[in-house]
Amino acid sequence: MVQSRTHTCGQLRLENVGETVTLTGWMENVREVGSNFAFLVLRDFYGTTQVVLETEEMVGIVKPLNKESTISVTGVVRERTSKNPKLPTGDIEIAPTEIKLLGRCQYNELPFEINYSRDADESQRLRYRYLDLRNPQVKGNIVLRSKVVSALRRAMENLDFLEITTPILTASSPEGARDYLVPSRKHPGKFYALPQAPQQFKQLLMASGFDRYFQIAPCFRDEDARGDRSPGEFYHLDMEMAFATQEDVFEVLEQVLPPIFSQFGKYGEVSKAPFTRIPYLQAMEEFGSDKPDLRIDLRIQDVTELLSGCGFGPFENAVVKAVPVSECTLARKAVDKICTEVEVQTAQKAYWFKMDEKGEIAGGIAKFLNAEEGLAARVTEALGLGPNSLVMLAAGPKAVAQKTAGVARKLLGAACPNHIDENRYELCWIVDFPMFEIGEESGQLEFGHNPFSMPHGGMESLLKIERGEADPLDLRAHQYDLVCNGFELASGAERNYNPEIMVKAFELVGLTEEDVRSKFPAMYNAFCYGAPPHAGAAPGIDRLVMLLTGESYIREVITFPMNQNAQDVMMDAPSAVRPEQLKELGIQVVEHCEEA
RNA sequence: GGCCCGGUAGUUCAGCUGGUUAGAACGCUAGCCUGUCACGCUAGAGGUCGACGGUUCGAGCCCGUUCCGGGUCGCCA
Repeated sequence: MVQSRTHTCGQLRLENVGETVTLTGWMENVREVGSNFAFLVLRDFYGTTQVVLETEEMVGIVKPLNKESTISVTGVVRERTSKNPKLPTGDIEIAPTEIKLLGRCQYNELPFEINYSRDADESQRLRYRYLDLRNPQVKGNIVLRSKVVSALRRAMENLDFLEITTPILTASSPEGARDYLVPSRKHPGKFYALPQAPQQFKQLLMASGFDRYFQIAPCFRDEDARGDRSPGEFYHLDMEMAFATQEDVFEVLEQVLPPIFSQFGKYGEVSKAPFTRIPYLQAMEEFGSDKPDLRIDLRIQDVTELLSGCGFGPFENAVVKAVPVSECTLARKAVDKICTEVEVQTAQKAYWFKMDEKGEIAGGIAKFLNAEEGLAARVTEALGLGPNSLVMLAAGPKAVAQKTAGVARKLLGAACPNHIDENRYELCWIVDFPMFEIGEESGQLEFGHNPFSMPHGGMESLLKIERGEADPLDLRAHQYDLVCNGFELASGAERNYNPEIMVKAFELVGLTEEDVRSKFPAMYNAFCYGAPPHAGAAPGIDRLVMLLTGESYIREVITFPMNQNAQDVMMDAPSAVRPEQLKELGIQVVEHCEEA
């Protein structure tokens, strides 16, 4: 029978001296400092405690054991003769009378060293995630995540939101990301889909009369990963409010989120409510991005008129955008590196010139500016350049030039400490996203974000477009994103709850009432029975925790993450299944599917 | 699917213009060490240089193919 622990490894202090205690944990390290004299570091969830091994018997028990074995130690708490002020338990140690092996670690060499696991190869970390999570830092992120989720729940409940779970096995949705499909045994040849988000269910809850809904909701999308986007599955703080507008949603999140940032965030300062609202078009114009990092004080300026005729080839017949950087100390090499990185990220070239300490335009494309009498002076004035400033430029069709300049702005901000106030959370709402856009592949009019947003002006705006009195591309929707430090943290909208407006919107993109009925049958039907105007949003939990911890990769805040290829290398998923399983489902696996 | 970077000891990495027996640190093993705490000292073991093919007198290094990992674009209503 194993003696259960009386204390944890993070608990004992000087006032416990003299007590007989039992601790349990992992053998983190053994330091032999003499013959039959050694120190053992015992670690559990709560901390570490030093055990001093002073007898041949005790050293003899511990020495054959591999590190990371679990043991129980019973002994007397003693004041250390040499204390360690760096450790919470550094004033005491345990002089053991009994040490028992609980769980043997069979390997004397681990895939990586626990306390340096963050430096190890990521595949190894993921394969041995249970070892990686023994690292206090790695574990700490998961602990923080748990606390954040708990605090979000409390905050939402305090505002009278009800947490309601919605189905995981549901119907495939025709729009949006690729679905994960689940075959049905009782209906061979038919499939459930895992929800990309509880979007339709939460709107159905609104139509059902629930007033304020939220859910810590798993979402599943079969799309490729990024540093800030986990493949497969992720979590939303999904919320929706009946008889509510965009401003009502903003008010709730402006109340819920700032305390989370100030309580759990790595940085001390966070934007106060109300957060800045920036219309989409303005964001693209000034920041070249719909998720601008407002900690960076650089603004994009249009220099098309000044430079499109300067003789520099790429600027001809193009929109030209400039990012001026004052007091810029970047070396030539660093500037080149940014240009290269811009090209990697946008597949577009970035150009540059600088004003040197004497006020002369030099470097990069300077010779084109200096070739024409007075041009350099006009540029200097327009951009407000002073000595030692750098200007990066991008050219192309308007949207391309904006986006390229936006990436340059972001990289310049990261490279110039005097242009970014890093230790803070800058939150803003990007509002008035376009209702429609021209699809890049189809060349046809398509929904910009999603088909569920209410267009500005409702039915009247849609009719104007139908009559040819307005350009569909100019129509804005009550569609918004919450952006924090350059990350899209949430997305939401005032929903289109009126079936007639819904049908009209679909008609404008070439679909019919029948299409609406068949694509979104439940929602369409429900809205025909009297629906409340409603609005909501869905902050991403993983991204939120990523921002709070300051991690650069989303996998650091997910307990058991998949790799970039959407594989769980620890569980070996996805994996082949038994033939009987397939047979029962009426599924045959074809060796290789080649597209014709 | 495109592009970029990487793959060398258990781990993290170095490896020159292609030239002797492929190195370091940490870890591991053994010995020494009675106050360590990233303990220290001495010695030792440990390698299919991702795989296959090619060029060459000679390949970790050059070329081709391929596998794996990461980043990025496409994609993510």
